[in-house]
Amino acid sequence: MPATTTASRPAFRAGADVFHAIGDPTRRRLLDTLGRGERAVNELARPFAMSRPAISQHLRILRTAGLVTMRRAGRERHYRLRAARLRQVYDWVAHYEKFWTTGLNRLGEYLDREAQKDRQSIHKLKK
Amino acid sequence: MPATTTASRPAFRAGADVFHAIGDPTRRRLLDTLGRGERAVNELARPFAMSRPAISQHLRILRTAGLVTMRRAGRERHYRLRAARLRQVYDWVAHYEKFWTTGLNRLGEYLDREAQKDRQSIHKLKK
DNA sequence: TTGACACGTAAGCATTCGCTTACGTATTAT
DNA sequence: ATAATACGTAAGCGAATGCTTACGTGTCAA
Repeated sequence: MPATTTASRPAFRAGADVFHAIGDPTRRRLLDTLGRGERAVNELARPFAMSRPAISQHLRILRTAGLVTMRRAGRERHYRLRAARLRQVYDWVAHYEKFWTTGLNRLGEYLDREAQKDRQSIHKLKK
Repeated sequence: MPATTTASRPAFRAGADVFHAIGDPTRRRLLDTLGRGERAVNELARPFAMSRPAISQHLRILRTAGLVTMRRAGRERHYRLRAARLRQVYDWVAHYEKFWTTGLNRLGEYLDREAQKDRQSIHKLKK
């Protein structure tokens, strides 16, 4: 048995997951704002109906996800978008683009039935 | 005090949020599989190292998010992707595409400073 | 130096999440 | 009819989430 590691369980560790980070609407708004340029924390927090520490915590999640970087400027901390990290999201969802651009919902039904026929003929040979 | 309504709080209600739904890696894998055609629940659950009810629960979340539809076929339930619901994700993230396609990270810095100068000149007029 | 800012972090708390096991229901096979 | 299959759902549980208030640190202003 290993001594220190594998204590009980890592459980989940949603550390640097970009998909998880953008799952929260507040964090998406923050990214949207940062898309228009660098911002200090107070500027970011102002439009929100929640405390400033709450925003700081959201910013930390965005930082650990690599979606923003921070730069100290006097007593302010300026956050900047690091949009390249969003590319994995773009790449993932772009796979599905064809489904709605080519009106594939109907065609998809046809493909579905074909695939199902194949699987049926493998499983058994009904009737 | 109102009697039945506004009991304590709606709290959050992450009901039909597509961004939240795709935040979980299991659900993303499910969508990926469904992208290749309609599937019954057991087929979907097989590759996963978790119980079948767990998959059912994920499928319910995908259903309430409108990302999949269900069709009864005998004693099976066939799930089908509804990719159009992913369009909002695509649209959102596509806004950021320019940041990495045009190598805008450096240009962004320039824009950031301009924006900040503007805001400074509004706030006060430093020094 | 003393105080006012601009933040981050810690602690606490209610809620949500993701999973398990147990069970109920509808359909197919024997 | 009886059993097996294919599911959904409920209950329970530990962990994670999102927020709050309280507090600590570094920077600027008076």
